[in-house]
Amino acid sequence: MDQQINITLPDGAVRQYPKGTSALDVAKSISEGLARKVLAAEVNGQVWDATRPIDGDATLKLLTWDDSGGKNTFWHSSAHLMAEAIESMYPGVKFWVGPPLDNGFYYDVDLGDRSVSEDDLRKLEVKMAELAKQNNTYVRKEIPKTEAVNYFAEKGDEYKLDLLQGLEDGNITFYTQGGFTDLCRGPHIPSTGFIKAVKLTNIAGAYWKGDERNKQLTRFYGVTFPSQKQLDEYLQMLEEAKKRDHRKLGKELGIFVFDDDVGPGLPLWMPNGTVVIEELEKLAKETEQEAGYKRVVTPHIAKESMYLTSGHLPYYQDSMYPPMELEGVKYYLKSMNCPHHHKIFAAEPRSYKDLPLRLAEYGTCYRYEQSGELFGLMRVRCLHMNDAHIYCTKEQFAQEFRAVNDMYQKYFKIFGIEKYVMRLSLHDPAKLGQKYINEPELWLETEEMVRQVLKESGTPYVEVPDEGAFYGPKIDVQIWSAIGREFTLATNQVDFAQGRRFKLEFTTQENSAETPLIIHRAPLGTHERFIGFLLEHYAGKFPAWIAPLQVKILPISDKFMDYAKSVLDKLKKLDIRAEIDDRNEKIGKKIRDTELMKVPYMLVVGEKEASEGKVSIRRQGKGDLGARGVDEFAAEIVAEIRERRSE
RNA sequence: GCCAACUUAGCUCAGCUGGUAGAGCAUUUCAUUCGUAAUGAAAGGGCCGUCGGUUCGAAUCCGAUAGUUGGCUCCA
Repeated sequence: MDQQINITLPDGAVRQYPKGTSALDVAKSISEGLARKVLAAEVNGQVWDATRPIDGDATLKLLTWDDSGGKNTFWHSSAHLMAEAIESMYPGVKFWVGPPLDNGFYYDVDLGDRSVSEDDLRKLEVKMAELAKQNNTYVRKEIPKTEAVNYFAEKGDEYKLDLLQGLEDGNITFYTQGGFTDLCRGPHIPSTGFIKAVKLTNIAGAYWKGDERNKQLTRFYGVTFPSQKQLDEYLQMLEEAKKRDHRKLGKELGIFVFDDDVGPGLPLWMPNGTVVIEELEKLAKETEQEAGYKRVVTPHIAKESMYLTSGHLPYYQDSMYPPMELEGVKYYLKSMNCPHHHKIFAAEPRSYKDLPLRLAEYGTCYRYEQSGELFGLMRVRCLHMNDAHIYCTKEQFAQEFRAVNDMYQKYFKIFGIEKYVMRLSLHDPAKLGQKYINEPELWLETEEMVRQVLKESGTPYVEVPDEGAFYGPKIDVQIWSAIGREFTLATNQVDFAQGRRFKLEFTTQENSAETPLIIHRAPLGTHERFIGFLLEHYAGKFPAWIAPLQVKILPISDKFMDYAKSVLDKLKKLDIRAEIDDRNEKIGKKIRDTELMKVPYMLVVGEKEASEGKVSIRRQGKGDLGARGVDEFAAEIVAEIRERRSE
């Protein structure tokens, strides 16, 4: 007689099924429609094949496209399908790994001497569609390690053999669909027929195991969907994202340009971009003034000896512009401001009464990033950092670090930044003395201090090992560009190493000498990255306070030019950035062009306005708001700007 | 730096398998003086990224180089 098992569903209902029933069977028992959508299942909290027999009592959640587990399974299975197509097109190809991503999947393969073109991707798409249509089932098989080793030894796939080395005998599984078998822990969707739409997005080189000393494999990127409609929507969404790409907007709005003769990664800031820069600096200076910072200014270059003292040179020489040598002395362009600030700390005897000492500067730095790493404004070779260094005692540290954290929150609120992740970057004990200063206790101690501040302030964060700076742990604010690439927007770092290297000291209350702790912080990151981010964040529609042009006055015809000028004069006296559109164009054209330039306010002036001393207000993206007195409008926009309102 | 792709007027792009360049927008001029997302007409503007090769002939084919882009590595 069949043994019965109890299956607990998410709503708490417990149903009985014969032992060996599968999630798919359960779905079928509920409804056929549901069964058609089930991609995988969560069995006792683990994601499983929907077709895998369940042998004991279990909690069960059916996973569909709407669950991340279902999506991941779908894309992982798609990677196998792509591998099958690749193998049929390139016999003898060797495979590394093919995981799902946030938006799709990839597979790393060794094609030998062969290369791939875009055309080949189209052919692969066709092949995949054909294989998907065969609706082959994904068959799971548990096998002993020796058998697995034999299989791939015979196939001559050294990458899979390398993977097998790290696995224990007894839990090795193979998955086969159609003519393709892969070493894989699964799970997979029931069959290839679920994959209805395929798009291979690009080809890239990727170093084996992510190490540039290793051989470069070919990475195929793709994305698939359970329906053509979803693929179309996805592609549509990508097109939309491209519209808010900061590189496109930066050009359209006259924010910045690159020039071949100036050099890669060296942006030229146009007048409009410079306004944004200056507004950001104004905000930073006000905020820092209020928080007790003192401003300093330091040169863009320094002698080699300083970077030897700081310890930066051996770590970062490759990413600094090469030195210029004058009278036998080498000078480097600075790639960070810290050492200069440390020298200011060291310039005068310091007492505990002087601490915390907070030195701030919008510092210009140069970093020779590898050519392939450059990316619009997000990764450049000349950058302006919202930098400051806080020198404090151990006792003051937590409070200072918290204050910096508060400053971040203040800025996030002003800019309406909600989609970000705080990342606490820690050291890796195995790399002490190489990547990290060899101070094991100080590492643990400061990491704990930072963790406490984050916990107390209730800031959500993730901890990541082996991401710290060489001189201490740090908190990074991670954001994503329009096209989905991840960047550090801002950083807040602890430094317990450089103080000692620079022999920085202060006199304590007990009249002894002590080395201060240092906090490096850049809440607004660099102008380059921050403005790149803001362009995408606002889709080019800057709030009035930071918009390059705040008001455009649009006369109906040049008969009203004198009145337009009188309005302009009034606004200019109030430091409002305003211009007149004095072109001989119809009002509709003027409005269209001004809307496209994303100027927050348009003032239409004609006969009616001139005679009544009014302006007709049009808000960007919101249409006509009606006529108001000039002074009334001016007072309102001045308040909006002063409060840095985002609407 | 590595893998792959791209580079035609200020911008966005067209130019089939080689026969020495085209559109729209922008610009300038003229007409029009207009009421909430494109007034009309005319004109100017490009040694097709750069250098070299193949060819009677190259924007088009080949090579090199620069820049950009998608990834990898990296990111103080």
